[in-house]
Amino acid sequence: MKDATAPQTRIQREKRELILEAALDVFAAFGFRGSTLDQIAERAGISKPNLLYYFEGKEAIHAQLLARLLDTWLDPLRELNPKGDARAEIRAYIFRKLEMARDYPRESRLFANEILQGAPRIGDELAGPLRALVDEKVTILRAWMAEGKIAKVDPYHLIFAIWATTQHYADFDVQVRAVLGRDDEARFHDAAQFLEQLFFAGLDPR
Amino acid sequence: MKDATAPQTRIQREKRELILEAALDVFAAFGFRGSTLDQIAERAGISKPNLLYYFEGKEAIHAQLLARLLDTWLDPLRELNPKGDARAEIRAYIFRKLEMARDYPRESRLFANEILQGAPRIGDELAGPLRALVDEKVTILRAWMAEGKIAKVDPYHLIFAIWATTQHYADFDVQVRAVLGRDDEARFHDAAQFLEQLFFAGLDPR
DNA sequence: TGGTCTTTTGACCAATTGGTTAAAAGACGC
DNA sequence: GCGTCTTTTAACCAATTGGTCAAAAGACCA
Repeated sequence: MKDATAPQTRIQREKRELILEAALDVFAAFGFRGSTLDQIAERAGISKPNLLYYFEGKEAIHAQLLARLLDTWLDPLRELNPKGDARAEIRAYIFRKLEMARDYPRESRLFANEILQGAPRIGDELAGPLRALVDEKVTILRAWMAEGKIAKVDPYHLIFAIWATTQHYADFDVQVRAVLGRDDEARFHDAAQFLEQLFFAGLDPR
Repeated sequence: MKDATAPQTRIQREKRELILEAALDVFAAFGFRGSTLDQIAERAGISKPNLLYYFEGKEAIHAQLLARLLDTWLDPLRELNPKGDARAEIRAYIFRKLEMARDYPRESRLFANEILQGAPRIGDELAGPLRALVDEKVTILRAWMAEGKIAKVDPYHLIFAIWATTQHYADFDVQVRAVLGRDDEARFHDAAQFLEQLFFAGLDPR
C-alpha cells in the first residue's frame, strides 16, 4: 500500500478516512509539531505501524488534511456573485462563513494553527490562489461601492473583518464559552444577528 | 537559584528576561507542546542546563509568560470608562486593541495558541477574572444602549467582534501579508480607518 | 591572593519521538 | 481446504525530548 493515489478497496478507503478523522482532532488541537503519531493512532483505535501502513508519515497525513481543507475553505468566497444584489451577497457570505465555523470548527482550528505558525506548508497557496481569489472579489466589492450599493470602505479589510469575526467562534470557542457561560445554545443565532447588525448598520443608534 | 520569587542580582534579572524573550518567540510560533527547551536555549544564546538553572522547567517558563500576558492583556478593556462618551470610549478601545496587535504580536499569538489548544493552563482565568471583567463592561455597554448613545446590539458579541477584528492582524499576520502584498506599511493605518467605519457606520452607503 | 558564592557547561539519563522490519493473522477467490 | 494477497502488530531503532549532576569557570570581596 502506502500509495496515496487511488485507494482501491472499501476497507482502505474506510481506514484512511478513520485515520484522517483522528488526525484532524489531534492536529487541530496541538498543531503539527505538538501532535504525535501515537496520539493519532490511539484516537483512531489502531496501532502506529498500522497507521503508517496507510500513510507515508506524519507529514503526509497533515498534508492531506490541509489539501482537503483548502479545497473547501474558500468555497463561500467563491460563491460571491457579482451579478447578485450587493447587500444580499455579502450577507449570504457572512452567514456561510459563520455556518462553517459552527459545522467545521476543527478545520478552522487546523487552518488557524497553520497560519499562526507562519504557514510553513501552505505559504504558496496563500500567496497564489488565495490572493488571486481575494483580488477578484475585491474588484466586485469595489464595483458595488462605485455604484453606491454599499459604503466605500477598504475592501481587503472588509474581507479580513468577515474572516476574523466568523472564524473567531470556532478558533476561540473556549473563550467564547467561558464568557457566555457553559452551553449557550443560542450562541450562533445571536452571533448571526449581531454580525448582520454590525456589518449593515454599525453602532449608529437608529 | 531556581526560586522564581524575587530575583535578586542584576545578572539574574537580565538572564531571566533574556530567556523569557527567547521563549516568547518560540512558544508564540509553535505552541507549548510544539516548542523545545533546546530551541529556547539556542535562541537565548545559552546552554540548556544554564536555562534550567534560571527556571524550574518548561512549564515554569510558559506559566510566567502567560501570567505576564494576562496581567496586561485586558488593560485596554479595563480602561473603558462608563463616565466617558460612549462612542469615544468604544473607539478608543478598538484603537488600543489594534495597537496591541501591532506592538505585541507575539503575545497575541501566545494567547491564541493557548486558546486554540483548549486553554488548558488558563481556563480558570477565563472563567473567573476575564468573564467578570466582560460582564462588568457589558453592563456599561447596555446602559449606553438604553440611553440611545449607541445602537442596541448584543454587547457580548460586540466585544468578541472587537477582539476578533483587532487580534486578527497579529494572529493571521502571514495571511494578511500574503493577500495585501509583502510589506504594506500603511496596513495598520488602513485597518484603523476601516474598523472605525465598520463599527460606527456599517456598510450602509451614506 | 585566597576563599566563597554564583554561574555555566559537558556528559549523561530515561522517556518519547517518527519510523522500520519481519513475521503473524485475516480476507478472499478457487 | 489452499494459495495468494492484504492487513495488522510485536519488537526494534536512532534521534530527540525534558531534565539531572558534578565539576569547572567566573564574580566578588576580604
